[in-house]
Amino acid sequence: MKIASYNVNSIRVRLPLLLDWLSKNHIDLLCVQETKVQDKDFPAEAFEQNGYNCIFKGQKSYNGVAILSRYQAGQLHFGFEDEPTDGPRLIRAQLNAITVVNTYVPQGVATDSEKFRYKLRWLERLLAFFKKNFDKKDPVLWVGDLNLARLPIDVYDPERLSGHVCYHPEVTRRLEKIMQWGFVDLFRQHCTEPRQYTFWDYRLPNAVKRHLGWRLDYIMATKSLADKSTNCYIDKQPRLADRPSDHTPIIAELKI
DNA sequence: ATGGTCGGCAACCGA
Repeated sequence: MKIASYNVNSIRVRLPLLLDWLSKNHIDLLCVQETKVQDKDFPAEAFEQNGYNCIFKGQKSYNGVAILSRYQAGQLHFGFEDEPTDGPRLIRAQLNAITVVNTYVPQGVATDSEKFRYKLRWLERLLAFFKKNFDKKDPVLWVGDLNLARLPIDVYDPERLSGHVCYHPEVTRRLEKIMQWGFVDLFRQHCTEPRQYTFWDYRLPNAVKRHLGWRLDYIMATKSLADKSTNCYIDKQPRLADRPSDHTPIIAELKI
């Protein structure tokens, strides 16, 4: 089973490229973020014609998450139970005997912004959500654009960028609490190399060539699932060709 | 050089 996560920055613009990439990489389950489309305009037919079931929750202009998979979905939940308005940032689905949680964590804008407080609260609510709904022995995949670099090797200049909203002690501390609850970072289980990024800011000239990147996209698994993981890697083609997204996909392979 | 460029959507906001 091949699982992937990709922040598409508009699923409608990325549609032809995405369909091509899905088939060439034999992806069974793709978690998508920043679809930037209302549900009534989601291009579900195009994916269905290629054998993928679509689960999605979006809104006008911003955010939006989707799960495209070769499996029939069981129970679905959108957003946190107590805050369904966060639907365009969190989808939980029962797929192939696994629970998949696809998240698009708030970016945070600036540390003095109310949106940064929202990001910190959001990560706290996510931990409460996992604790309330699952046992750490359950087969759970937590996938998505987490808008944070976990370790110093996950960002191009850890000294200078420490304190940035995506690499801030208050943020990484909250992530580690979620990890401690019961998640394994599948990429780091298979690869300890530095400079392995999934995001390059396209406002910086030649960011990919200059290795000015961040690892912001993750596939996390509870221990029982992580033990079945045979590989996890970042897509070879940075930014997927001529119409770039800031992000590139991350892929995990599981023996199930 | 706190810049730069995308995408949505129709003026700027978010990243």
